[in-house]
Amino acid sequence: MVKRVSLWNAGCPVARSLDAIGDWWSLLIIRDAFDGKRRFGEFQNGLGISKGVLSTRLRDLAKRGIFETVPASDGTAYREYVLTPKGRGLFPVIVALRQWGEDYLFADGEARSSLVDREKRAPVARLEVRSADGRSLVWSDTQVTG
Amino acid sequence: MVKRVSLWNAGCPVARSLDAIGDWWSLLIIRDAFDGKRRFGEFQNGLGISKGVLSTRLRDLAKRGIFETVPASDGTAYREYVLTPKGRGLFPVIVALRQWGEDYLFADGEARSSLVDREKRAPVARLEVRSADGRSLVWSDTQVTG
DNA sequence: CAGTATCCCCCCTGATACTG
DNA sequence: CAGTATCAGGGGGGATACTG
Repeated sequence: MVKRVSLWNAGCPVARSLDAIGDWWSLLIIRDAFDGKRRFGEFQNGLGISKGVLSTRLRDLAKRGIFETVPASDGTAYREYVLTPKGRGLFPVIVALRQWGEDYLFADGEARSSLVDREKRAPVARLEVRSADGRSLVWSDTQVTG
Repeated sequence: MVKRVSLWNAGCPVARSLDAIGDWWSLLIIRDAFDGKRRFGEFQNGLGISKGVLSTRLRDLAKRGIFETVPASDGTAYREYVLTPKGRGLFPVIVALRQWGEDYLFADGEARSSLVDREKRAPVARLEVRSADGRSLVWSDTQVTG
């Protein structure tokens, strides 16, 4: 999000990714999008983000080709925000973040999903990272939200 | 990094993860740590971050159990910062970020690794995300940096 | 409901200087 | 080299009000 110093030109893919979505809100918005949210209000209510900030983020993310806007599916005059293929490409990032959080940030037995209805539509996925020799480094179940 | 509004208590693992490492510098510092950097100066030179900010970040990350400090290996009176198991657990996050950046943020033929020596020690890994039915959603080679 | 426009303030960030 | 302390500025973020 264009901090004072941008590492965009560093040529490091990690830095560039962070430049695009490495701020507090963007990944949370994208997470909600993966969870099926499409409307301005849905994002706003779920996140408790102010309208101004959400508006800016959505526009910025659209400019970067992560979201695209489409006419509202219910016939109203509003827009809906849906992930582009590039945006959906962030799925592994969300999954990795979620997995780490589950593994290291919760006390045993603590509830893990107050934000969304787990039954609904959150994609279920398994993430794996292997070293060059094929040895599995990570392997576990996960869901995007909750 | 304790923004005004913390979603820590939301119970969403993604939000908690972001609360812990979701700021501009933390993941870059962690990326460098995966690349073998251990000293204050190594981080500072590589990132172009100010001393004050780096100092704060390092202390904060240590407080969160992501880094631990050990006596300098060269006998000097300084500390070195090494990732804890919890910190190393962020490997998939870095990998996912890197993969996405490579896939969507570079023009064809553009150089991808000005920050580090690819030959050296950057861990090579493959990341995979599968849907519940075992269908592979993502599969490609990657390195942490550069 | 879906935004946009304003205002204001906090604090993150960077620069500089100082200590061991 | 490895930090800590202090200071100044700038922009992100929230709140509120307003429009269609």
